[in-house]
Amino acid sequence: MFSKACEYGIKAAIFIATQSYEGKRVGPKAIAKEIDSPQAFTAKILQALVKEGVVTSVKGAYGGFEIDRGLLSQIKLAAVVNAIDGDHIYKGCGLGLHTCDANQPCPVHNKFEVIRNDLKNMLEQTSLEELALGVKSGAAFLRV
Amino acid sequence: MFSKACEYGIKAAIFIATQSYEGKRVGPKAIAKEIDSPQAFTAKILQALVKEGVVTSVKGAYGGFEIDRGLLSQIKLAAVVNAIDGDHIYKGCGLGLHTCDANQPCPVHNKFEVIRNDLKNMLEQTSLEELALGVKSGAAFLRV
DNA sequence: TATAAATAGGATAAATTTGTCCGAAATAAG
DNA sequence: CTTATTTCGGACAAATTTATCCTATTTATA
Repeated sequence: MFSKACEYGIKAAIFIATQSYEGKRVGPKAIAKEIDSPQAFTAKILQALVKEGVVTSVKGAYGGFEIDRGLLSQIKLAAVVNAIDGDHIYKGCGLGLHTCDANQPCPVHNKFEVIRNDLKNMLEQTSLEELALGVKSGAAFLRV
Repeated sequence: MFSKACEYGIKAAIFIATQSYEGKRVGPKAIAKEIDSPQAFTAKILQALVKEGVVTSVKGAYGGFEIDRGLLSQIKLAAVVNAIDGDHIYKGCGLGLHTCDANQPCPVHNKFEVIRNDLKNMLEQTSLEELALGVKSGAAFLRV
């Protein structure tokens, strides 16, 4: 479904969100430990999230990654996915056809459209805040 | 969503189905041309589909790939996807956690479950026959 | 039986994704 | 200003996926 990089990115964003709630910045080391991911690779993914404006970075001593607490409810899963995997998961043809629409559909176009739209809506409606609260409350986990 | 191999496999299976309707066998060359895929790679994927029993192959002169016409309505998309990508698309955790269930869910478990189940149902309910008819009627296309 | 046509399958190569390493740049604190 | 800490970014390496090529095996027909 998502690339490995995107899975790490989502989990990292959620963890950063939980920490930003408490006004704490976190670095790649703490993040990688918390989400059980390779540290250097995670750092690269964080760079992408910063470049796309999903998270903020502060360089230098006492620096780290954070998300403006006021934005936590506005930043949706779709922004994270988009920053890393792009939008082809919930746009684009399920069978990889270059053009696939109502006029010239692939054989599964109509059947996929429903699912893709549900996925799109879910990603666009789910905020980092909501997911972070699930983790903070102990109802959900970022690692097994 | 699906791997490239799986996309080719689905399209190949649909094309074979359209031809099996007319009692015709087809080879990798004709298939690759019809679905716009690399021929040798497609041949490898066909081997996998044969091994999993989704399509039948006949070796030697006048051989090729075919699907028993009586089975066209019973063979579902899920069988094709399973043969190539396995079932992790509609099972398995959206964030890649090894264990992710109602007891120990990842942060998006509940939201994904809905979509994953819809995908699962769609794949298990859609037959090759149905898709082949769409292509034969000119309502759907295997290549742009 | 010989031949041509076709799938099966192994070896290999190219491309992409995943992952590592290290030096450069930035910054807070002493 | 110096130092320690931390992100940034490029180069590189490993693993996986995608793709190609060639030979062996099978089989219908002449």
